[in-house]
Amino acid sequence: MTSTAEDPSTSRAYPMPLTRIELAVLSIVDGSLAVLLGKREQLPHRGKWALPGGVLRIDRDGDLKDAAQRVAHERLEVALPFLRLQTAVGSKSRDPRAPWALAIVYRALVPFAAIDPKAGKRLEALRWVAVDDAVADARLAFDHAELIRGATEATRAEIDRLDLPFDFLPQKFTLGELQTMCEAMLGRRLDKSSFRRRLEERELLQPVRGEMRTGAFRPAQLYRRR
Amino acid sequence: MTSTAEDPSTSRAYPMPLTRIELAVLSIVDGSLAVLLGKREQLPHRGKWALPGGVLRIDRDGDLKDAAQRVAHERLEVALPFLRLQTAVGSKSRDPRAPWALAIVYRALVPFAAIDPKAGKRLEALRWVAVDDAVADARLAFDHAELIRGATEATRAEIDRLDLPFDFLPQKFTLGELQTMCEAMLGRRLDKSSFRRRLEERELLQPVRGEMRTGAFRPAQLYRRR
DNA sequence: CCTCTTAGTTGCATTACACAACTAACTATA
DNA sequence: TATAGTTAGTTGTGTAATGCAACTAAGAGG
Repeated sequence: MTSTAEDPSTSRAYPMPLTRIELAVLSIVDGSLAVLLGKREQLPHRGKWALPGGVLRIDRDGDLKDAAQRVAHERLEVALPFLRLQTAVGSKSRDPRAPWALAIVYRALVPFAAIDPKAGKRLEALRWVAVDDAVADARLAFDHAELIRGATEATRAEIDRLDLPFDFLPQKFTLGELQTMCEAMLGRRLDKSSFRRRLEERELLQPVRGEMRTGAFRPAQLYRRR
Repeated sequence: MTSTAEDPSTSRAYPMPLTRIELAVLSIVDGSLAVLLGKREQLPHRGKWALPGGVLRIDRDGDLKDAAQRVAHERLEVALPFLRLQTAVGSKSRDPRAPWALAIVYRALVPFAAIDPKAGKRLEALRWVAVDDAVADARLAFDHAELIRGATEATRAEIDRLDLPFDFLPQKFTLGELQTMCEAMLGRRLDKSSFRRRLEERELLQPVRGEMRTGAFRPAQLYRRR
């Protein structure tokens, strides 16, 4: 048998694609689901808005999730604790910087108030854009509009089945606050009684006895994750 | 600005991971969902059973799907028309052939009778293994048991919501045949009346008027995809 | 005291589905 | 010819999940 790609001594002979990590960071901004976009400082697509991303560094990243974390630090100066793999895309022509480019896309849902991303290396500016606008914006760099569409769909599907992003919420919250947040994520209104019944059946929450949120109107029971 | 990974002239300076395609080819064999495994001819894991796969060849593959097709031809000598991206895994230590290895996993559901895979390059033999056995088999190479678990789960979820693999079925079939196939995929029995009602509501099928499957017992109406 | 607003509950209709029992059509065999 | 056996196909009933609407409760503020 001659040496082949299966042979450790020669497998590196095949050129490998430029492998990048792209981040779809979602949050609620002004009551709507929004995605964090960066304005590109460099070619290609200089001046266009795109998902923050960076090249996979096999010398520094232990695995794909590590790489996504590092990119979050470098580009946004934040940690993203709750990353989920979204998809992988790769082809000859998707990125002019390389003859063949592969992108591994992660998505994260982060509390808007809790993170304060700053434009890091190679980004001129950062901006939150409502996902519905971003998906429809043909001016986004690369195929990022389509990547955002996928990340939005997956995130909304999670909310729909009450797979809630507790890391997104404060420790204690009222059911009204939770419902309002879910409505913002889904982009539609929910029925109060159904919402509460579903939460009840799934035993996701625990009332914090004696603790209420007071304000202008009737006080509301506080809950925390069970 | 100094040259960086974002600069086309120097981006290739970063070493890239060994990028492979792995195939989770599923079918119904002896009434159960099964996955096609190959016996490895070479190190590492020589003699162990693993998903068929191969190295991404950016000089030959236009995109990831092309690569999966090529791998199917080389290893199995078949075409897999209905591939779906399953997941991506990558880390420093997952494959001893390279310091950093990335795998893009595709899944396919193929009609057992219609394809006749032959052990191609670098495979000693091929074998259909019931997915439940494969997932529980700690002797499989690499992390393939876990990859099979994911592909099985995703495939069964599709069947559960009647996202049927029509390419898997003959052009015309009876509802009984369809139900038996779904039961084999899911590994559990289904209720006849529910199954038919759900198909009816979704308007997935069309009866072929006047055409019946005759046999040992009462003739059955033939249907085709609507 | 009355109104406004949000919190929280209750009752009812609808839907989707599982479960079970039924009828129908054909073959095989006594 | 009669009947048993098997698959095809339908029907009825109960239940769980949910949407919709209306209701009561509790505070603030005039």
